[in-house]
Amino acid sequence: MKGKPSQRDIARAAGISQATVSIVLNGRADEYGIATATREKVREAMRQLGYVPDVAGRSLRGGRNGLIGVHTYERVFPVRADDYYHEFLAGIEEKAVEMGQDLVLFASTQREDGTRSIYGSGTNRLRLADGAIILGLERRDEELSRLAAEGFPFVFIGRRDVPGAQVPYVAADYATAIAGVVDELSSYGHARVGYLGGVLRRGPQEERREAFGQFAGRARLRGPEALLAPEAVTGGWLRELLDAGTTALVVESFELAGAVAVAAAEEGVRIPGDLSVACLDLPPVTGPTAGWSHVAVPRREMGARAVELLLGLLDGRIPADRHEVVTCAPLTPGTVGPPS
Amino acid sequence: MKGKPSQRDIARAAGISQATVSIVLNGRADEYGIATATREKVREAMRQLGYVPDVAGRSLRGGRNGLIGVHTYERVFPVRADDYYHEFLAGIEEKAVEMGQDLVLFASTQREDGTRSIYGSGTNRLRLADGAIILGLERRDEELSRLAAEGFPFVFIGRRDVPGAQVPYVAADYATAIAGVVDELSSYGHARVGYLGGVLRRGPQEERREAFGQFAGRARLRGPEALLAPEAVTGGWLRELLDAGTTALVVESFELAGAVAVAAAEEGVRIPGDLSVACLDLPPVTGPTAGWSHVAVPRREMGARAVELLLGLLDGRIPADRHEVVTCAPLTPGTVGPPS
DNA sequence: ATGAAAGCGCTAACAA
DNA sequence: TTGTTAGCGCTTTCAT
Repeated sequence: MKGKPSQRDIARAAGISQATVSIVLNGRADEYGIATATREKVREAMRQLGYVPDVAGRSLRGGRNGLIGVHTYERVFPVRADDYYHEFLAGIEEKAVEMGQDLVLFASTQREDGTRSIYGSGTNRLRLADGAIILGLERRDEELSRLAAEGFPFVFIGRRDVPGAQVPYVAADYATAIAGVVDELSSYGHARVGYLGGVLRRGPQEERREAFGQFAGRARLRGPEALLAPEAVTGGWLRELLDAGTTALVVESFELAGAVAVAAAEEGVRIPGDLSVACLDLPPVTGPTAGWSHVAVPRREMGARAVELLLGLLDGRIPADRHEVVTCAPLTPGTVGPPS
Repeated sequence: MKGKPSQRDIARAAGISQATVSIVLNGRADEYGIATATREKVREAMRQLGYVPDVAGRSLRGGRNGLIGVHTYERVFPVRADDYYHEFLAGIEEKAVEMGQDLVLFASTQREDGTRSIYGSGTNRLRLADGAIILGLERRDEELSRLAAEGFPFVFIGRRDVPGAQVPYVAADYATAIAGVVDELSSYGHARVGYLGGVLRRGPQEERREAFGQFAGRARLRGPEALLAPEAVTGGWLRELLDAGTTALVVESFELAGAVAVAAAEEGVRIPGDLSVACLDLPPVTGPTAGWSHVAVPRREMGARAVELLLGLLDGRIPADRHEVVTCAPLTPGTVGPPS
C-alpha cells in the first residue's frame, strides 16, 4: 500500500465488493440495508489504510468533490498591503468551514503578464472544483458567458449583468445605501452636496456615481461633481469648493478621502465643522481618515453569501439565474453633521 | 452538444480515433508522425466544438492533479488584521503561479472549537492534493509523524524536528541572523546588551532566545534577560535597565518593541540615542516602531522555497528527509548605533 | 444483503 | 500512420 488506497484496496482488505464500500462511504448504508457488521469492516479498513476519496475519480464520475474554486483576476495575496480581496475571502473561508468545503485558489491560470484568465491557459482548470466563486474588478464578460453556456456552476461577486447570459452574482446594495446617505445629509440641512469620484471608471464606481446622481436629483440637492485622481485633490480645489457654497462631500473611495484629509489640513478646513464628508468605501483602520463616516460594503457577508448561493446551485435548490443583493450597513457617525 | 465536448466527440466529428485526438492535443503529433491533414481535422473539430480538456480525467490517468494543499492550524484569512500567514502565502502563491500549480486551502479540517486538525475530521482530506505545505505555530507532532509514516508528501514551514520521523521543513536561519545582530552591537562598543522576550514560549521564540544567549556569551556581552508580557514593560522597568548600565536591547517581537517605544516616550529615553534597539521580528509598516532596526524573517521566500521543495519531493528529485534553511536579511539600519 | 459490470475522459502500450 | 484496448477511482444499475 504505497500510494493512495482506493476503494478496491478497502474492498480487498475487508473481503467485500467495491460497490458496497462506495455505498457505506457515501452514507447510503441504511438505504441499501447493509449489515452493521459489514459497515464496521469497511470503516475499520478505511481507518487502517487512511483512505480518502479521490477527487478526480469522484468528479469524473459526476459526483461532488467538496472543492469550491475561487478565481480572482489578480493575485489573492498581494505584494503591497492591498486588502481588496481579503474581506471577501474571509467571508468565503468562514462559510466554507461551516459547510465542510475546501477552497481551491487558481494560481495556474495566471499568464505571463500577471493577469489571470479562465480560458487563457487553454484548459479550464475551474472544472476541477464542483463550482467556483469569481471575484475581480475586471470586465471579462465573454469568459463569464462562456462559462455559463457550458453549464458550469459559478457565482460572481459584484454586480454583473452580462447580456444574453444568466450570471448568478452577489452584490452590495449600493443604491439603497447611497439613498440613505443623501437622505441623512439632506435632513441635516445641506443644500449643496458635492460628489468626488476617481478617474478610473470601473463597474462598482460607475454604479455609485449614478446612484448618487439619481438620489441627489430626487432630493433636489445641487452640487458639483468631480472625477479626479487623488493628486488632483489640492487645497486650492477644496477652497474653491467651499467658496462655491458646498457644505458636504460624498467621496467615492478612501484613497480620495485621504487626499481630502490632507487638503483640508492644508487649508485649515475643519471636518465636519466646515465640511461634512461621507465616504462610500471601507476605511483603513489607521491613518488620517480613521473614524470618518462611511458606508460599509459588507464584503465579508458577500463572500459568505456567495458560498451559500453556489452550494444552492450545486444542490439544484436554487435556479441558475438567481442573484442576491446584500444590504450595506448604514452610514457611520463621525464626519457628518449640520452645515455651519 | 450541451455538456462539454470530450475527445470522443472530436474523434467522431473528425472521423478518427480518440487516441489520435489525444496525441495531437498533447503535441506529440510529430513524435507519432501524425499526418498533417489529420492534425488539421482535429484542430478544426476542436475549435468548432469548443473543446476543453477535462482535468479530472487527466489527473485520474496521470496520478498528479496539479493541486498543492495548504494546511494551516488557524484561519488563513483572519478577522483581525493579523498578517502572520499572509507573507508566507504570498510566497507560496507566487511560486505556485510560476509552477502552474493550484492551491487548496483546507477549510474542512476545522472543528467545532475553531482549531484545525489533519486527522480530526475522521479522514485525511489532505490526500486530495498531490502534496501539502503545513504552517502554524501549534505543535502537533503526532499528526506530522503520522503523515510522514503514511508516505504523504508534505513540507512544514518552520523548524520541526519531530523525533522518529523525517519531516521536511523550510526554516529561517535565526541563529546566523542573531549572531550578526550581536556582532554589530558588539562592534559599536556595547558591553551590556539586554534581551527582552515574551512570556509565551513557542518554538521559534525559544530558538531566538537560545541563539542570543549563545552568541552573546561568545562575544562576552553581559546583559539582563527579561521574559515579560508587553504590559509589564513600563517606564520604571526601562529606567532601571538603563541605570544598570544597559546600552542596547534585543527585542523578540514587535509587540514588545511597541511597549518599549511607549515606555521610552514616557521616560524621555531617546532611541537610539540613549538605547539601541534591535527587533527580531518584522515591523508593522505603521506605528511607533516603524523604521526600527529589525531582522527580516524572509517569510515570502520561505513560502516559495516550500513549494519548490514539495515539487522536488513529488518528482523524486529530492529525498524525503531534506530540509532547507533560508537566510534572513541582515539587521536594517534605524535604531542601532554607538552607546552614548 | 451483496456482487458484477459499465462507463465517466484521458493516456499509453500494443496491434495493425 | 492510425486504431484498439486497458485501466486510473468512483458511483450506479442490474443481477443475484
